[in-house]
Amino acid sequence: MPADDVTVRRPTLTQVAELAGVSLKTASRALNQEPNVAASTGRRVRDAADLLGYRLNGIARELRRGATSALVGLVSGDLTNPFYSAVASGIERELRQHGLLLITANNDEDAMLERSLVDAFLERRVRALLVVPSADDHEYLAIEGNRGVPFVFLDRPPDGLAADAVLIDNVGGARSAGDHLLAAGHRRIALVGDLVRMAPQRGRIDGFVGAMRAAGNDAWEPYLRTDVHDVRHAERTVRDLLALDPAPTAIFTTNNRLTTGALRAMRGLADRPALVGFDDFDLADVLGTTVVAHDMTALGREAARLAHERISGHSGPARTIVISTSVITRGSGERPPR
Amino acid sequence: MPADDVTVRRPTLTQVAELAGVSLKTASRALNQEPNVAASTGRRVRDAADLLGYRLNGIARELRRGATSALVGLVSGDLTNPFYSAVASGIERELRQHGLLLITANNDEDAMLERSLVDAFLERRVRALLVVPSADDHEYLAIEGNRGVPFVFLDRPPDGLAADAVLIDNVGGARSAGDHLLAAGHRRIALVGDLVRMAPQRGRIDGFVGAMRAAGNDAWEPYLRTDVHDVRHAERTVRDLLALDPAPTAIFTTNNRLTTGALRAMRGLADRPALVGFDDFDLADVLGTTVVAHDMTALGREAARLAHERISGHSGPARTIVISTSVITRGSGERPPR
DNA sequence: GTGAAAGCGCTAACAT
DNA sequence: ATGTTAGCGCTTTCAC
Repeated sequence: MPADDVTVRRPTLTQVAELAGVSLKTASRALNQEPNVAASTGRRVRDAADLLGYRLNGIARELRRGATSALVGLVSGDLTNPFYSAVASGIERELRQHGLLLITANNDEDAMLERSLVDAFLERRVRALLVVPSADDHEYLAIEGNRGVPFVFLDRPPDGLAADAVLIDNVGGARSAGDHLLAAGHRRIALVGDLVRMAPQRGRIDGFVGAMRAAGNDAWEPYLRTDVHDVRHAERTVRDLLALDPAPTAIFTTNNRLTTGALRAMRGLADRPALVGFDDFDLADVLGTTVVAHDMTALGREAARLAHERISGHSGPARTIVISTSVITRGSGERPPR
Repeated sequence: MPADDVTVRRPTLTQVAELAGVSLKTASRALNQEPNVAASTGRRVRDAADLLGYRLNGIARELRRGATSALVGLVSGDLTNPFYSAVASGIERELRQHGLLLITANNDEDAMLERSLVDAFLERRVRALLVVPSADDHEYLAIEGNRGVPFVFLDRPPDGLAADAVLIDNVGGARSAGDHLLAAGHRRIALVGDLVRMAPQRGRIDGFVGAMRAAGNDAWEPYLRTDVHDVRHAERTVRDLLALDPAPTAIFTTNNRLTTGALRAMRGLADRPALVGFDDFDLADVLGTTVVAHDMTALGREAARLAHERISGHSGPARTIVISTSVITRGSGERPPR
């Protein structure tokens, strides 16, 4: 009688074969639904496997099949940010269709950490690597790309190598935000932006400035605030903006975190400035917040699709998919200048 | 001159050893920082590895070391639900401290899919399996538990086997929500609940009913609505409740989705009923929504900690950690009955 | 329809 | 301090 607390070693295919009275290879064939197995033999093997509680060792299989796994890696920012979690969800759903699994890791917006996570994933022999990069320079990935590991960049274009990418129409989205506020009659429009070193932020600033220039408006210039990186900082920045004389009559926040900060700053205010935020968010409808929306889940899904095509052998030049944006009107962006 | 589009096969340790002019094992020792390697030899091996672009094959290592990976699996609901993404974030952060990676999969709240995902993870030889189970019966996991794969249940207790678990104080949290509304003078209090088959929901209903009973109040009874499973349905349910005569003067929603639905239903209403929601959420402060809060990231972190302890060899009876709750007062729960 | 032998890339055990 | 041998559990030849 075996002791209860002893960890039992997993049965191997060899043991299944022995119990079934067949050779190793026949057992393998039977369990993998390969042809050329007699029905009765197959039955016997499966019974033996069930009896032993056999489970295929994926690691051994992968080693034998060429040391490449069924894993796809995602390196991104913190999943508590709804943007990243929506992207991850879209990726996972798509991969699952193809029998692939998603490994996630948070780069904590640290370039060094990001590199070591990428290394860890490559050691695991991921089939593809999806990155929402924090680092600016991606050249170190170039060697890997040639070794058959496809890369897909999400939200930020690759710098220093040619790779597939799925981006958001940042310039267009920000331009339409600017146009929307201009159309409501605003001139003194503030922009609250995140770190300028991130490409999407630069695109959003460019789009906004483009709209202003095209309308011959330069009253926004004193109200440009960039490198605002968290909710608290955004709240403070918006408070400061509203204390100016003259104060801006409208605010454009360039991502969901900054929009949250602006909403906190404006909470309970008697006459609030107009507000348009980049990125849609939960409860924006209840709050009546006008946003530049885009399909974040689709961003993930498309990235996973590109990766899967590469895994399936597609070769060809790097492709870029651009996710479109649209202004969703909910009231905050339509308030007239006071 | 090699063709550009040919996928180059990854160099192996043998090739590194050859180039460095040492034996396989010495190369292995050098790259793994093992003792007993001359400084100059180590240097030569590392140079050779760099030159070839060598990267350890984790699959081969894992097979050799006992067919067990550095992966921990999480099976949960959709990551677009902030509850699951906060949990996943907490897990990933904790695992990373110990060199473990997180694989995630969405069970789509489908028991069959959940089982097949668990199978897939076990084939990958995950070191531990974290589950926010959709299925009610977890007995099929019992065999695996004895094979040395630790399980940790999150948010829902294991049924049919003994396993570690991290739960929320559902009964206590819901009781305090009930007490809070009673203290504000409410008697006709509605409860909008999710699927009763899920244990946390039963706990929340029990806690709420307990508070009502203790106060000798039975005016809530006509306003109990359960098995409300999505935002739209919650919105409709709250609308219907408010159309009753007499209408409830307060509403308790038992999770974040249902709270969202209630907020949508109450949007723009002249005199809104009091509202307390289970689960805190982003922008609840801006919306002034009183909630029963708990630390979701901590839930994930604690689960990962338990898993890591088991992986490190801890044996002993199954443990249960309970995450405490607290009422965060923001206005909606303090509105008096009209 | 079935089986025997080889080997994926690495590390553990045992020399030297 | 370094090298040799064996083998993790599976799939892939190739033979019968």
